[in-house]
Amino acid sequence: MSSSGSDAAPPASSLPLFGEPFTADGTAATLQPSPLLSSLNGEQLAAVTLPQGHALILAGAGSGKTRVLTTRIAWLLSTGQVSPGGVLAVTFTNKAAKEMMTRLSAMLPVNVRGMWIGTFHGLCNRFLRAHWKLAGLPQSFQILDTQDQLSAIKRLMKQFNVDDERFPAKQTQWFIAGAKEDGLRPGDVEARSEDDRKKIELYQLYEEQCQREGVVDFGELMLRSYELLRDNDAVREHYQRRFRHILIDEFQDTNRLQYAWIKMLSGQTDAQGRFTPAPHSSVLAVGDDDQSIYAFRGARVGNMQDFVREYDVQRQIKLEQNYRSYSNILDSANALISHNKKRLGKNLRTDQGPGEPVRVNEATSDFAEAQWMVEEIRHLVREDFERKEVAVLYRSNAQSRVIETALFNAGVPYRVYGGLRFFERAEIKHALAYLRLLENKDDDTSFLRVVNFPPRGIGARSIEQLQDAARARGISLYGAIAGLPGKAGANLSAFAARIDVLREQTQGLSLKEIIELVLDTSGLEEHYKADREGADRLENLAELVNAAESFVTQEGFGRDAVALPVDELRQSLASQGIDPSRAVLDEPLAPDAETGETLSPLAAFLTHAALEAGDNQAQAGQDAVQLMTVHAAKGLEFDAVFITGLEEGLFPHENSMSDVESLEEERRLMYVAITRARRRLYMSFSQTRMLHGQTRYHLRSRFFDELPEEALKWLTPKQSGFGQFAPGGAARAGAGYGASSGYSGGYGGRNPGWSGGGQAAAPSAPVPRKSEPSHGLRVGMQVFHNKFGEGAVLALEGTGDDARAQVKFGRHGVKWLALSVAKLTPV
DNA sequence: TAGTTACGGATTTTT
DNA sequence: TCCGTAACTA
Repeated sequence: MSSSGSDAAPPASSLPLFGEPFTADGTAATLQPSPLLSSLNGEQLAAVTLPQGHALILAGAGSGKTRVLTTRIAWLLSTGQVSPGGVLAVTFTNKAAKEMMTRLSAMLPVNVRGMWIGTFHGLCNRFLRAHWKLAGLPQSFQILDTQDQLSAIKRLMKQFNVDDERFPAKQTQWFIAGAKEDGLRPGDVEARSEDDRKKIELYQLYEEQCQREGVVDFGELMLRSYELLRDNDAVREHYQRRFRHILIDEFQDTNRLQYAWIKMLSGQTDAQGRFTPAPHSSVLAVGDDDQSIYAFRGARVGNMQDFVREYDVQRQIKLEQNYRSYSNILDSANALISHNKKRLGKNLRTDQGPGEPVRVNEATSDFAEAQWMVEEIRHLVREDFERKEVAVLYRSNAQSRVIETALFNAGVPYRVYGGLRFFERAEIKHALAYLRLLENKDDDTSFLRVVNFPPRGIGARSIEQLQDAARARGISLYGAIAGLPGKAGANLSAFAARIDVLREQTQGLSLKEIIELVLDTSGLEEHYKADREGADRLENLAELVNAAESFVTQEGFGRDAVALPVDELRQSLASQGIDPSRAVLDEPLAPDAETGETLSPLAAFLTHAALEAGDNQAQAGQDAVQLMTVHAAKGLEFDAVFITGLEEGLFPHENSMSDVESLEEERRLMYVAITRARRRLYMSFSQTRMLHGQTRYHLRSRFFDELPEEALKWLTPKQSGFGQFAPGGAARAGAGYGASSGYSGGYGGRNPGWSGGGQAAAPSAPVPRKSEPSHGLRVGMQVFHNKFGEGAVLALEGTGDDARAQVKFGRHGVKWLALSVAKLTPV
């Protein structure tokens, strides 16, 4: 599966790509057409070389959006219009961020890792790690994922005796997340009902609980960052001055808060709410309103219109040239989406011919539909389609079952997207919970997860008792253990002691050794060894050790966690004619710039685990048919695509048929599905379908009536869509063929690093090295630090710019120090 | 404390 | 139907 075939740039050629760099003042616009620029079409070239200022790019499906974004950054850098430190490029997924960095580093010898390219949450995390004190967080705050958040809320509701019939925890979670997406604190939420009042109260209590425990959820990462920028003039002005070029990917998917965050970084809002962009900033928003399919999680297409208005955008560019599909496919997509009223307006075109017609099939049952599909896939394989270039798309996950069964019985290899990701697996979460307790003993969510796992005789009773004590004293569960009487107290004390000993023992150990020790001492390994069905879980735990190892050696641990590389920041400011010694930089802004104190590798790894849940499937290399929801297919493309279950009530979904807005989103979803196909597109629907244990009768989707008849070829006679019902196919249960466990997260680090330019020093080698690092420190050495005084080196990790040392100081305790920043002199 | 049963919910998903 | 969670029982 290539996520970006037609999008791909020609193989990066050698430098120079852009002809002569600009003069230092960045004004000389005498750009020589370079091989890379000249391979862009007119629209793309215009977008890449946009002058200073704010702009909106409407990038149609398959129009080379990512290529434009990355080439734009490369162009800005290579023409000297901005330094790497002055660029902020933000995306939604780690995958997209990684893609951007990979492509950029293929174009320019730039240290992409040091640049602010990442996801909204990843960048906010980086920001908060740098300014934890100002943000009111503990230095090693932990990140709650959605599961953790839900269990925290459940715990809270139990504690305050909230009726979970009337206020389901899920709903409370939804309420809180929604409020944060809108940038609202409990006090800001308007109560429209008695129930609202209760939810606001819960929100308030939840916040207090998180703060007490030193944890933040995903929404909090964004909201805290936003608030710090809003409330601290020095911080805001600093970053505003720094980020001269802000680029936003998938802008149509931004929520209110994300847009507000962008505005904080690039302008001022006055008391009347009027926004004025900062004069020296350039914001480039790239998106496609026709592909906005995430309203349900807060995406707000309206941000596009607001952006144009509030930034007084003078330049809008449409990328309408499609490099992916034949015109029968594009005509279908264009015709369909033209039925949406609320659009910015855009029409895809291609130079390729019409290609094959879109094939339409009507089946009598979901079972028959799957059978037909299996047959077609066999034909495709005979016609030399690769299996991995064939995708089966559906509206909801439940539909995969029949399809899987049919494929399984036919012996066709397949792979299902979705499901649990590596870091979400129970055994992994258990292991991580132990690790988190080492970093932060007040993390009650982690505490509760493992206090009795593996079972050690600490039952619900004991825990209740402990919770009462903790609540009465307003402290964490861990803290409340001391002084608890009876057998419960003894058991719990033993547990606490165990964790304390573990924490002591891990000092001076490498991340890998820490995890191995934890797996062993916690009893997790033993527990799964004793379990007949624990083999997979054991394997995953072993994989966790590997993941940690690659995190340290390859990924460059702390990429997400470390704040600004201070040297680079200084240099960047100097190059902009700003005196780097100004207080605004040194004081509140870069607290660890003084001491070089940094996150421990463990804390960095935990952050990584929370922000990047990992892939959900192994065997990515296998040639297998791809099964996924339409949502999951966004951004991907395939030679052949099946869109299945095109029935009223299913696609469009029944919950989204009543109002125009959500129906239009369903249509956009269909638009996304159609535009995934390169050569061949199938659409199918069925008269009957098993749903929730009942046979349902469906009409064919209204979307068929919105497609151009001349682009379609009906494999079955086009009829009413209501046929005589066939006896429902008895679907047999079958084990998934492609189902598998295992971690295949992206640790295949590959960063060429610097190879030129007079900027930072060369970072770590791409290949893990065991050779002696250059800093000349060794474990056991006595060293001196300006702030912390004399100490002993306990451990060393990483190489080059990533090198860090764990040092035990007399008065200041154990600290992790980044050697590129901290001045450590051997005594 | 584990193993069983009963119940409810049931688009879409990343961080 | 079929999954996960919560309550119940041995």
